[in-house]
Amino acid sequence: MSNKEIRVRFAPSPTGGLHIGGVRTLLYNYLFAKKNKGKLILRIEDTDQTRFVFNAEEYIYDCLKWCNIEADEGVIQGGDYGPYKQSERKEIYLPYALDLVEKGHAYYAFDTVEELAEMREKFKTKENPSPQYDANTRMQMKNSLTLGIEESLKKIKAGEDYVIRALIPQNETVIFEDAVRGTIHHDTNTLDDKVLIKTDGMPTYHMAVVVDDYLMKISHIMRGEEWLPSTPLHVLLWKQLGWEADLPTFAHLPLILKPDGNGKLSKRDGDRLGFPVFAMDWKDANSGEIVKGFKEMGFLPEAFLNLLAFLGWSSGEEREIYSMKEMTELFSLDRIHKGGAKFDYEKAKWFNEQHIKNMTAQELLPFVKNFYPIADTIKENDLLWVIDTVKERCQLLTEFWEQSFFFFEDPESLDMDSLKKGWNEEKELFFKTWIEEIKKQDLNNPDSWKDSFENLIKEKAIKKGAVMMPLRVMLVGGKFGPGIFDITSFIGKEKTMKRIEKALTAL
RNA sequence: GCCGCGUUGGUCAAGGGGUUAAGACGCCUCCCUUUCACGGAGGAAUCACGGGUUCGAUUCCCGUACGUGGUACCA
Repeated sequence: MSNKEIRVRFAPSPTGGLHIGGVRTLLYNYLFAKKNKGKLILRIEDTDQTRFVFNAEEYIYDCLKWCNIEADEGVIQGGDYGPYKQSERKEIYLPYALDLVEKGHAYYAFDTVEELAEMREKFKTKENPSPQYDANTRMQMKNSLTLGIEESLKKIKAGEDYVIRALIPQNETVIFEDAVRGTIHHDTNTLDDKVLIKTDGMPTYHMAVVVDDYLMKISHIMRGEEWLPSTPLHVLLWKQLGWEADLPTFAHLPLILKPDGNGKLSKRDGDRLGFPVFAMDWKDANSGEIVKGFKEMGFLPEAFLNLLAFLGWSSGEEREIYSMKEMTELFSLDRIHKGGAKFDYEKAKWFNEQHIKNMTAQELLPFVKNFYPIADTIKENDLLWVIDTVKERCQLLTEFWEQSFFFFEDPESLDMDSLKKGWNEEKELFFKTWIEEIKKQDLNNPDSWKDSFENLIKEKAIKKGAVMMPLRVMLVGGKFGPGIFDITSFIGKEKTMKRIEKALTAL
């Protein structure tokens, strides 16, 4: 095992967009592969069932691109053991299933959906509300065990629908190692005869992963904890197919839970609680509704990955803010937690804030531009300067515009309540006088503006605080924003006077 | 119901037989700033419970509770 190449894979669910749980799984796989100079194989499961009307592929690649890991050719790999789309692999699986039948580890079953429901109803008791297709029931069903193999083959030849089910052995204990949970024991008597090949000839997930992982020479399987209960089946299949020597290492990742109530975080929670749960905007193909993504909410990709990494893993250091490169160096399976983590949007934003702070205006520029409605009309140097002066007060990329629009546009509305508070003739006179002063003075930097303002304060013997706040509101519209004279200096005399006059008339 | 997995402040978590049980987010107080933030200094708040084992358990074992996942011709 030690000199075997590290090969991991990521198999996004075809049922929806790239949920943060999925991105985290992808991220861990990526970090692990990258750190160990291995390969990450993308295994796209595009089932052809009508209710999964979309194809995840394009979206996945967009997400990878945004996260800036799409071009990492050394790590992300198609290559050697394709094709990687499940639909293109359809014919691969049946022979293995037949092999299992031949060896007595699987059998044909002809029960219809109705008959299965009937069986479940019939065997249902208080103690066992969901009877399984297993040792207790299989001999009372329509399958090659009860019908005999010849009769069964005859039915198949006649074109009857059938599935292939695993024949789970009795009274055995499946034991396997999980890199995050240690040794797992599982009694085979609690397993059911899972369908391996469906009526339509397509494999179920169980059959598909086992065969694919073997064929693609996967060395480590990292996936969500929800797969833990079916892992014994997978291990059994590996053995029965004669591949035990190549059994990969499993690592089941803790679940990401809802911040409030209980349960796994779902896309509904995002709407309900006002935060994104998808990497990028995701349009539900059935309902047409759009679910917000981290990208569009104003997260930096690296911050997004950073915060995700720390939901279920920790570096062991006090530090929490890391670049991808640093995370790659530090990542290890044994520091993945066992317990589920509740998602905390406040902390998520804090991660983003920290990354923003650590970046230069130049680095931030391409990201901020996307959220700046008039970016094209602004000189790059001006924009860089603005980014630099407001980045300390932005948690999200969307806030750059909110925190700096007044450099370029007059505020549409003023916070009149703050303005009127304590307003009097003395103040009015002060501002009127100042406007006149401004005209005469040579003001070309924040300090000269400040001097001008403060000189007049001294002259009029007015309290600075009484007049600073109104000025701010006049210029930006409310009680927020960077240094007031940085603003006047940037927008210049004309706009400053105009905004003051406008406010004065409104008062 | 049954089976699996888990449980350190409100949240993310370090630690792991003897500690004043780190740190971060959030919250509160103060300082800075006559705005909002940033920053700085403090503060409140934690080992789910019960039994063992041990000189000593948050740490190891067993139960219980709670949570979570599975129990589909979904992944």
